[in-house]
Amino acid sequence: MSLRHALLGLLVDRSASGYDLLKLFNTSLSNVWSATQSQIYSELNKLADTGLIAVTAEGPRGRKQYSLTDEGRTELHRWMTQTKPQRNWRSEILLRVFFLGVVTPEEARDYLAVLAGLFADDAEALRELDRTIEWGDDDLSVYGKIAMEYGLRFNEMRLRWAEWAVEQVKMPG
Amino acid sequence: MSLRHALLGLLVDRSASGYDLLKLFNTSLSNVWSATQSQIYSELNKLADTGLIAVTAEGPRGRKQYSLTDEGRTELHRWMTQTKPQRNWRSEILLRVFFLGVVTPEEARDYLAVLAGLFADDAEALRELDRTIEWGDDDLSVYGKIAMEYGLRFNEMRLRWAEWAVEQVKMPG
DNA sequence: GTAAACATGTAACAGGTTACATGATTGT
DNA sequence: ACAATCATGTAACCTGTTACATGTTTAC
Repeated sequence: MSLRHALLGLLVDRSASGYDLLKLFNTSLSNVWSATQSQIYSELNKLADTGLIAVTAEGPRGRKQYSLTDEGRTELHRWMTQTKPQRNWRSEILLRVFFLGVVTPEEARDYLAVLAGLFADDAEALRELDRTIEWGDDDLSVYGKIAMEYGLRFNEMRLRWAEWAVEQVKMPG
Repeated sequence: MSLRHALLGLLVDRSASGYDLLKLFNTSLSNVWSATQSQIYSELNKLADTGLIAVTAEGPRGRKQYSLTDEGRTELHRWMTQTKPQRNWRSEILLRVFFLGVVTPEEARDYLAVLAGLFADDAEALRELDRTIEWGDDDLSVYGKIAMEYGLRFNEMRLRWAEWAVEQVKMPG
């Protein structure tokens, strides 16, 4: 049910159309949650049906501008404070590590080296994003910086792990 | 499609029934991939239909013992070496961090403190698991240790981040 | 005898992806 | 005029969860 709450959360400090929200998912939220166009439009209709959001303006090309209702704000607060966050217990990357015994040591090493490269790219992209954001003193900046710090530490950790892991694979001979 | 490959991977070094595989998901793979009973049984039937695995023995209570076929082994190798690992771009925990501005600073601090507690528990549980596993020199041990090291570093990083994050939330007054 | 563990299967539903489909408006 | 962008919607399909349903074997 997180998509629904992600939409409510984005509508807290602005009203927006489905199209606007899609862009927010691809920018602000891209490192945190993803959603497809079709998913967003159908979820917005459901949220409007249940009264958590409402169409408060219409624009050209059938554009519908949505705003959060009081019920929506209440629901978002309830979700934030009274429900447990769900952990991710699925990592395809680690699943593959588990099965590296089925490929040759050369292939296993290659895999870990490729991972190191991916993680290095991610780390650099996030550092670049961090540089371009103009952080202020508002809530969004405070919590945005906390989320950013997680990303930076996570990428750093993954990169060091992958570099270490490559060294652990003994080549035959 | 990772569930299918997780099943193939588990069948590489042993033949097993759906029931056995369910237990493996809840033990060896519990930190890497999860699957429900209903998912496992139906996926096994699909895999048998397409010839990637085969029933090689039957036991009491309708037990069906599955083994990997040559086609299955080939498919597993193809997946390991010729397909890109998919990254997780969804973290409910971070999504909530993004929206902490909608709750009070007290509630935000509580949330981050609760996270720190969860991460500390996870870290301790994983260290305990690491202690109880008897690592050898075989492939499964080598790659199992690499996966374990990821988990240990990950939990350590998350815990330190959460502790740091609590300190970042300024209480009013 | 009976409880726990073994063992499999199916149905309903929720969440997510890809592809198709359509059209209006803006900028050059 | 034409391309890019804005803007929404739907259908088919896949993956995953929860719940229901059934029956056997083993250990005490």
